[in-house]
Amino acid sequence: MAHSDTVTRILDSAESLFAERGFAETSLRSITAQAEVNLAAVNYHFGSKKSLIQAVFARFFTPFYQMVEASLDMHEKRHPEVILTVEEILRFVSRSISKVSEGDRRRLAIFMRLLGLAYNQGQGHLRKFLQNEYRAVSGRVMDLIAKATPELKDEERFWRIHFMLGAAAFTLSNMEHLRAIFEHDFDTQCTEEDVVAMLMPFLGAGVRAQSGL
Amino acid sequence: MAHSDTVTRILDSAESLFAERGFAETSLRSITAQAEVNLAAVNYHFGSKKSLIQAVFARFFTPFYQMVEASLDMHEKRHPEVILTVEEILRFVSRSISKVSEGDRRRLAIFMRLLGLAYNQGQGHLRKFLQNEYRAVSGRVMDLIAKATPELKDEERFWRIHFMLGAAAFTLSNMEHLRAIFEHDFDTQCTEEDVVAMLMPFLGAGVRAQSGL
DNA sequence: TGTACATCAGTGAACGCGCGTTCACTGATGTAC
DNA sequence: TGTACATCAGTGAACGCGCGTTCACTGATGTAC
Repeated sequence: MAHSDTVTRILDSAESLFAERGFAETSLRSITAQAEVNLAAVNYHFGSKKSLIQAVFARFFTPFYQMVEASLDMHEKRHPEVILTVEEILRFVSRSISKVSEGDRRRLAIFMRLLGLAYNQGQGHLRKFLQNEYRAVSGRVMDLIAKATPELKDEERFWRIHFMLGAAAFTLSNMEHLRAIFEHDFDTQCTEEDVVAMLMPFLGAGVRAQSGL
Repeated sequence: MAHSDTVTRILDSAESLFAERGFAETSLRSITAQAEVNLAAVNYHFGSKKSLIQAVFARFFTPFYQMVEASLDMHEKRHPEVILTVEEILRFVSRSISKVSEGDRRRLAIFMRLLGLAYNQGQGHLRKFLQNEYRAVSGRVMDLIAKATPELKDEERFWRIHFMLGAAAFTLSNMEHLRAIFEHDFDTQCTEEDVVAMLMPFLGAGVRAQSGL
């Protein structure tokens, strides 16, 4: 698929509208209206709404995962045999998200909101798509976390990784709403970076907690 | 609204279908078909789909919050001045959920899945509904958590409470899916109670982590 | 250089479908006199 | 006790609407000879 201007405009609009309202609640008509392209262009370029959703994801995740791969490669080359802590691993991941968002504050929020939606809306095809496309990289991150937490049984580590994923996806995908509540309650500003900085030690401590079994 | 058999049947079907597929993806036709009642009965009894969603929530949350109130009252009467730990507070809440689900394993899963959906789907009206209806009880729980974590700044506690909420809502609302992955990966059974037992120390340790600011 | 054809991005209008909602209606039960 | 009326749960069929998708079409650009 050649990346015509129309394709990019559709992806941009779809990305922001999906993040704002969810998948089912966003119509192709609203996407094409915002993108100022013809309604039929979506099906012409992407084939279906489902494929458009996957294309929006691929545009985010492919460079993100490449960035994670690349920075892990570089680190391992420079410091072979060094075992990373969970916080360091999380920092690799979060720095890759930041880099891929290219400084665009909005894209970072969109990224996580989409991830949260993928799990919470009836989009089984998306979960499968993500799992298949990016199995290699997520497997590598899992292995690193396993090395960082040798004291955990595999079973308990599995769940704790998903607890982390949940806390992150929920927080970041509801970021705008939560920040609005926060600023109302405390009358103080609070950036996304602040929240991520607070999230890291929470996740790290949770993962290292004494076993609950 | 008199609780006729029809009303109960609609609520039962709506509850399980919403939890299974989400709100937007569940049509009134599928609800009334499963409930074996007339399509028009939903609008007759509830007025609109929106109000049906809120009624489904109210049926869950009202007894749940009453249960939390009652058990906190009882505990404070028996042990006044005792400061609860975060884990103890969480156990009060989770035991109330269990009691309200009346031993019905499915209802516990549905409960959390609905809560997750309320945050993640475009249901702003639901969040507001929940916040307004149940402000009293959630405020009381917040205060208890504040007493349990006097070392935290209010701002950081706010975020950590939402990290906990996120981890819990995400995990429990995707429980069925996550358990399927787990059983595939490890070839072992795993009950909801097991997962909740593992979640508690994760959340407790996260909340008590050293400050990230 | 000129002509014929192919390819391709994009268009405008319509399609059929499933949706939430409405409405005139039924039939059972309760109430007043 | 009998009759007239009111209330209420529930029904069947239709309404209009917005949806994703389709299709015949246009007009620009590239390619072959």
